[in-house]
Amino acid sequence: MAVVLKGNSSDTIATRCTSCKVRPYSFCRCLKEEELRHFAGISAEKKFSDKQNVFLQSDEGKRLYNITEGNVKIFQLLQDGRIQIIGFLYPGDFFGSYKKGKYNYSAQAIGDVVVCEFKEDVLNNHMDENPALSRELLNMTTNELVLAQDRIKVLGKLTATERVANFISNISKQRARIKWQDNPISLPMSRQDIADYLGLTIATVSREVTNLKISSVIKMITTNQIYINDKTKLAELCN
Amino acid sequence: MAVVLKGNSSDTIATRCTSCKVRPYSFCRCLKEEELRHFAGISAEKKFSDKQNVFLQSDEGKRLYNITEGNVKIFQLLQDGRIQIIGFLYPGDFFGSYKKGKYNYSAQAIGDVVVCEFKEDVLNNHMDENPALSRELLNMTTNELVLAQDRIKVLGKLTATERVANFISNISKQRARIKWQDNPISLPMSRQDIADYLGLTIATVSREVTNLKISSVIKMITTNQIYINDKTKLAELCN
DNA sequence: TAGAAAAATTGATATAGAACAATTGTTTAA
DNA sequence: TTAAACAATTGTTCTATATCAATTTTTCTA
Repeated sequence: MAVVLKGNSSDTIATRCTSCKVRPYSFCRCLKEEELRHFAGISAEKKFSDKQNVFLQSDEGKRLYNITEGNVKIFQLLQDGRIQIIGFLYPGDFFGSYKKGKYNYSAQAIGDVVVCEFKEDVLNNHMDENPALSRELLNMTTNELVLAQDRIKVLGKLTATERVANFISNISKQRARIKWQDNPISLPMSRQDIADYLGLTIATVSREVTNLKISSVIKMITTNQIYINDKTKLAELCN
Repeated sequence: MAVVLKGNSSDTIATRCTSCKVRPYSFCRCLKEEELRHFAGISAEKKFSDKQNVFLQSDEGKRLYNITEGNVKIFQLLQDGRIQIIGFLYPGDFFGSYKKGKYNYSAQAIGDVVVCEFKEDVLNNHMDENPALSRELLNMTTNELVLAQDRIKVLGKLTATERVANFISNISKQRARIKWQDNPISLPMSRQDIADYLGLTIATVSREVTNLKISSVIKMITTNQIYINDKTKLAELCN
């Protein structure tokens, strides 16, 4: 399955973290240079390819991950096979579990993914020595909570049109936040994934995208590449 | 509006925190006795009555709250008046905002409520001096995030029957967690609130409750008091 | 580069839950 | 204690989105 790329030789480690492109958006941005060197020693780089599971909800949850490259979906499965995608995660995002050895979701790679893996107890010890780390994790978790609460509103009250408009708008904003191109945007996930994320069916998502095309709010470059013609109109559709 | 009950006389403060009934379930449980005395000095007790707003989403968000008595609903309002209740909060729960002076929701008292109010910057300073505090807040925020993610699943994938069953089951579990009677349970919120929480209408909630009565899973003591006849059946209906 | 497989779109129909409305039950206040 | 106001239930109809199904488009693979 996943491949550990680098061992603990301190040279490689120092290089890996020092040159890390997502550090400005990751929780490790709170670390000073010398702390970073030590910190790097407690993490391992791992790669996953499309549809590989990083972990399952049923796994013993003892590990934490930070995405350095690619996209990950986190989801919950119901007994009867229904799936709800909790979130799509992007470079710099942090996921896993830091409590009671239990994951609250499964995590799967969308396309090629590179992550930093941490052991829960080691990271916890590190927090004791470095209070800035728990402060930073508190900040990031608070941000995640805000996003989750906004999603509660989307799933509880918005129409299909509003959900899809919101989705496209948010992806664009997310890209801007990590200083990536925010228009056109490419969607790494399938229509099925979008449906499972928005609490809709694949057919409804497809129809709504078609409607946005017809009303010239967006233009499709490829099936997975969207150019936003009219940001104002899109914002109005969001709710 | 809200009434500040007690000033900063150190005697009263020491009494208030030392005798606080919700401390075992609140973030302040991480504080030692002498820290608690100092900590009490930076908080103020406030009371709210039914339907009073603790704050609005549009307010400048500079305050944090811990519930010592009663229940609070937090919610988002859409432009056109649609409302989504993000959560119902109970004694020991923490809410407000600890970032960038912005609330992500409005908060309103359900019945009589007593809270501890903190100023954001003061609490932040306290975290610098007391790392255990940010660890504890990280723990609590992580718990909230887990609850929010479960709600995403409920709103994204569950049927009306499943949502209502879940709701009743979770309230009962919540009561057990803070060592309160978990059967029968009394619902402090209206049917309209439940509907706005579950992404349903008042009529649908009412019909589902009736169905649970008919199938003898529950029994109504009063409109707001539910006795769970069959926990197993209820659990099965949850999904 | 063709043909197979998979994914996305589009069409037709069904249905869970909304919307609207009437009735009943429960507080509140005089 | 009564009636007025409000909240909850129940009934009827309607609609947004699901479901089922057929194309069409895109992506793989040999």
